[in-house]
Amino acid sequence: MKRKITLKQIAKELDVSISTVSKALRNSPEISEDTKQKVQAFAKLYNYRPNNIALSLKNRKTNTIGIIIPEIVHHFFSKVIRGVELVANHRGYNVIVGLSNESFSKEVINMEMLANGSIDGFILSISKETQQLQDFHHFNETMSQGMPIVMFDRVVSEIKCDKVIVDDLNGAKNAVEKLIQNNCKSIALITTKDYVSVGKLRTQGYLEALQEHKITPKAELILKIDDTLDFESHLDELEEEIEQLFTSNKAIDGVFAVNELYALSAMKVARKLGLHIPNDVQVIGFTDGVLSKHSTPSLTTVSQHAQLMGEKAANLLIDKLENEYSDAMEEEFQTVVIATELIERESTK
Amino acid sequence: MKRKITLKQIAKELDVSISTVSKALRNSPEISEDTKQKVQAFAKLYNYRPNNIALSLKNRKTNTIGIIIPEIVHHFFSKVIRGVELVANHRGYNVIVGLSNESFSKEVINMEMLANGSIDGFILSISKETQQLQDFHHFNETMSQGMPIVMFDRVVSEIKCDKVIVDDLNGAKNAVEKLIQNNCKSIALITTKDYVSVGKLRTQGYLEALQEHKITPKAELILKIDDTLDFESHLDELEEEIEQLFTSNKAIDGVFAVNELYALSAMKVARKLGLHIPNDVQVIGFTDGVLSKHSTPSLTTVSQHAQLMGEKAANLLIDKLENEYSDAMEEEFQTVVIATELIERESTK
DNA sequence: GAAAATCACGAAAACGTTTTCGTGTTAAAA
DNA sequence: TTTTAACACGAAAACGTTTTCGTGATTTTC
Repeated sequence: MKRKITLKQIAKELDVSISTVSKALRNSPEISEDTKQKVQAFAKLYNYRPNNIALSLKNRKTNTIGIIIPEIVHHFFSKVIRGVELVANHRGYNVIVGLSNESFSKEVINMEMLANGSIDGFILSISKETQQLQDFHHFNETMSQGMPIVMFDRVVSEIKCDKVIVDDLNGAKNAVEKLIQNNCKSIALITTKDYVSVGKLRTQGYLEALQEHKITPKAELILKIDDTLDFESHLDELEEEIEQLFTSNKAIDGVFAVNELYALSAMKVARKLGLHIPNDVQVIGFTDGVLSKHSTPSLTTVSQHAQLMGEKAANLLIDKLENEYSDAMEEEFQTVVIATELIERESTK
Repeated sequence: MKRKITLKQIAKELDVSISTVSKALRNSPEISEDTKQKVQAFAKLYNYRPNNIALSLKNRKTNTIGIIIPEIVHHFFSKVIRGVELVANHRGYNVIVGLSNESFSKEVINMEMLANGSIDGFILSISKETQQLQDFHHFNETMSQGMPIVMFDRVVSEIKCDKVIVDDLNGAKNAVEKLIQNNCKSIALITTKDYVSVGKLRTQGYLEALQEHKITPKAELILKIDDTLDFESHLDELEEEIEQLFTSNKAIDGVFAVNELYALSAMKVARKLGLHIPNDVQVIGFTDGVLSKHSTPSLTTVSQHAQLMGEKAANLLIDKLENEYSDAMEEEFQTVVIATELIERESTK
């Protein structure tokens, strides 16, 4: 089991100094052609590659970016990662992944673990618990040490940093307008409780769409789910709540749900109640998920362009990392808004 | 923008040597209580944390493991990552992710990028292209440099290393036996072409189950899909092929598919042809995906315990990394086989 | 043939740690 | 009082690079 070869070993073997080897490999004009040839041939033979860790220490730059997300088994987040990885790889960076699992403390620990030299900057989406606690000290501390952060999707206005967000409000608004255009008269909203910024904005979009079309929103048509529960394992409760919504509001002919699972459950319940989709009830969801595409009927949905978000976030971060002069200048932070796209499928007319 | 504080700065500030600071912080008995107190207080005040990169260089150990997978937007792989991350985090390791995107060259490049000191070992699943090309030199090179590899799911017998695999054969066999017990007389198989080991084994399980129940396999009941095509964007062709299968074999009353999408497509086609599931046709898929659970009818499926695979792989790798004596001993490699589990849902009786 | 310029290379510092070994000072033992 | 032991700390090496600067040898210039 031979270790990787180092400059020192090459130097010893060829009876020159370490500096000479280093320079020869980097084609420095200081070194004679003869020596270069000799060194390069030897290096090639032994498959020499500079040690990344040593380089990182020397250059105080790791060429690695850290991404912290609440959950990886989730289409939206894994697509974002794909986007980040694509750009990062292309620009010579590696990606190190930390999962907060929606927990504040894991988010903090993960960030501290990576902030001690392992990475050059963060891309992250805030955990639900952090959003509830409103404790953002770890972001400020990280940034005060000169480590840039790019937040995506679940961002927080209290922190000044680059951000990539989805146009949740208009995405929701467009979706609801689509339902209105399709002649829905009584449109229900299935959303989350208010502390998640994303749910709030989508709810707002729903309300604005109604108002602009002179429709008075009715409280009884709005179902707010407590999404601290893991509904993957409490599907029954979710469906019961939705059934309640339908049975006490027989006029419902359109549903806008702020995520894929709520929309799917709504379709399931509606069918169970003998309602045809889309003839009796039209449904629109929100997400990039795989369920929408493969459900029957397939679900009309608001695409968030998750991969694009990841790409944007990565580019923002790397731009910042590679703009040396930026520390002299006063910091300027951008917020990139990604437009949504309504993907029409079978659940709407 | 203040940089992170270093030992050197603390030493200067407190007018002691770097060694003293280092020892004081690690509570060495060499240092007097007074000095320890002083140093530790100062370090706490300035939130000192040792630089990971410097530690990695010194210890020749990064405490980071690299995971290379063909695709991240995929429930199976993201669950594996979750398992790896869980264990890694718990044992003090970080996880760096590389995507091969099913390409041989990206797999090689990614591995080379990480093998130069960035990580201590690999967990990986081979890309389709690598499996086709049968070119495994990069694995051997990596291992010959003393960097351990753990392969999972898509493994290759030519390489001697630790492996974590699913019991594909018995998983498939049990699934098909379930169909037989449920009185299916004419069971179709939807599988992939042979170069992917996984598809091969599942096909073999199907055949064994039939043979053990004295049923003669019929070639016309076996549909082999060329999965180099990306069927997410060629769903129509897939469905056409399946429809062909059904219409030319009217007797089909059971379908075993080697993945989720094939199974779902089979259900869709069956319904389109007026067949009821599970009364006319029973369907079983293979995977841990989210589609199976939320489809209507929900799909009976062979669970691979992806997260468990990730956990096992991580533990195997870290065990190897932390067993110093192992380089003295002759290498012993394990292959851990994860039992599958048949999750019965609505698509079977 | 002497001065100047060019060439080809090596020594050493730096990045931030940990650890071994040495050393001066004080306290205990003879 | 001298020898020895314990104590508290510092110097330096090491991990693997890159880069600045210095220097001896050769070549050019006048």
